[in-house]
Amino acid sequence: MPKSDSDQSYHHGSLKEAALAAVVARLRKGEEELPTVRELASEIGVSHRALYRYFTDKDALKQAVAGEGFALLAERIPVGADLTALSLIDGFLRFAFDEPSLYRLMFSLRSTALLAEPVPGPQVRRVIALATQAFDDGAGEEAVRNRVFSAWGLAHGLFDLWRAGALRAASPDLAYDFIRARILESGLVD
Amino acid sequence: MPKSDSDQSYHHGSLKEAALAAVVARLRKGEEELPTVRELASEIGVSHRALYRYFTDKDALKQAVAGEGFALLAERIPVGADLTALSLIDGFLRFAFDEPSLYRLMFSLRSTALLAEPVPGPQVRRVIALATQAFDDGAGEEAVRNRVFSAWGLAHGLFDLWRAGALRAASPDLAYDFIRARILESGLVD
DNA sequence: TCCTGGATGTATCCAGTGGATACATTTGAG
DNA sequence: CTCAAATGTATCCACTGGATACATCCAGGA
Repeated sequence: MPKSDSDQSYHHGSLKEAALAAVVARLRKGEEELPTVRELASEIGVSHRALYRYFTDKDALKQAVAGEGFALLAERIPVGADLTALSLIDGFLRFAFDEPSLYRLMFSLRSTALLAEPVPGPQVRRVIALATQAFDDGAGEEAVRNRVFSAWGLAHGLFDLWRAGALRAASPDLAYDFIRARILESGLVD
Repeated sequence: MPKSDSDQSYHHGSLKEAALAAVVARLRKGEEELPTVRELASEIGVSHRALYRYFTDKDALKQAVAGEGFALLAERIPVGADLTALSLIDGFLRFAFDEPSLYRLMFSLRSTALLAEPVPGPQVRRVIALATQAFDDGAGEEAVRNRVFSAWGLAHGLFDLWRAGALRAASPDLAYDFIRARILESGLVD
């Protein structure tokens, strides 16, 4: 049972969750980088060493934040009959443009970290499974996989080029429209 | 006139060039991250503060390294009659797979840094100009630009997904083949 | 030749970082 | 009620990027 917020007890009670929530909130507010461990700890009201009980190092914290990110991404993807290739792409792109800092962190993981257990591997696989379902048109497994990664690669690549500054779009909205148009004309999505 | 290497004079003589070359060499040897300024300085044989005369901060060093990277990328792109959409893509992909650390650094710049003067803006524009030329089939300017960025986005995105670990390819060679196949079947390149 | 001023590199200090170790407090199972 | 485990703290460390003051070298003019 979570203790009341006003309870100034020695034990925080839900330090791990509080830390993840605080980092995600910061990134969603526009912060580009992870806060320092000391900043994060003082925001939560604990010593900077307390966080190392839950995260072996700052990279582990980063992985956990990425896990939250992929979970939030999955929430943007429609389920059931509403899950189509186009609605998937729209959900994906909207997430990327809405939460660019979080998105960037998610895809800045090393290859050994992206599918790591317990985070963010399961959350990543969840997104891939949804994408595979959205693109499954009854063709062979390999053909579906190919289209999933072509579409993912195109969306991710164009977004990242925009983020890096190579796509000199006048506004995020115009960049979004440009990327969506390129995906539609690719023929990968009908 | 450059002084002889054995000349142990107080002034290094070409510290900036030596620093850039050392960083690029490290990245090409497989180092994932930039060295610390102290490591870099000691490798060159100067104090760690000496480098700050040529680079206002470590970010400026990063930009300069990215400039070298884009210049090296441009060298991989054929010129004249050999410059086609396909040969451009091949040169681009080969560079990315040959120098993944350098490639990653180049595209990890902030949007305000990618086109910065004096580096790496000019080198980046050079690559874009070559790509535009390679994809110019006489269609309208906008159509050419659209195809350039679709192809760039697809190549960059698939490579970055592989780098991040989302493309579980058994080997870099298989990843290269996979990405090349997706680009060819996209219809962007003939 | 000498000297002088700017350019180049050094010495030394600083606050902040991630990490390690030892210790204090609280909680809960028996 | 007790005591071991869980949770958080205090304090130390090596290292980082940066700032300031100083040392050395070079080129040009008298």
